Amino acid sequence: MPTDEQIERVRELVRSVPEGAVTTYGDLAEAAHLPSPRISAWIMKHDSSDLPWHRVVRADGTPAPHIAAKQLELLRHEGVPVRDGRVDMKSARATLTP
DNA sequence: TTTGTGACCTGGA
DNA sequence: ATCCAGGCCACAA
Repeated sequence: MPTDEQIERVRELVRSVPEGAVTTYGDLAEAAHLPSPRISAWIMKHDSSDLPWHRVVRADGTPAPHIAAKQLELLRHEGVPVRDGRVDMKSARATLTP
């Protein structure tokens, strides 16, 4: 289990992603000093209901399949460049500032 | 204890 | 562009 600090750190980072931008599980893991992107995913799954969870996508810009539909709609709604079911990471990827 | 399964990522073919 | 293998780590059975 990730430590409470790690969890809070990731939650803070997600909160810091501005509207119209996105981040990735890998970026979160790096910024929060987690040992693996899977931990970011674990945290998002269990403790993200009160966060802008839709701003977290995979490294290739595709959202996790089970939430893809809703997520893409939310992202489009806030002006994120979505083309053919994937986010244009080159322009939408947020810079995570510790 | 071991094994399989995931909101994952990278590098090589 | 796509596919696969290997690494990763927490958890449930």
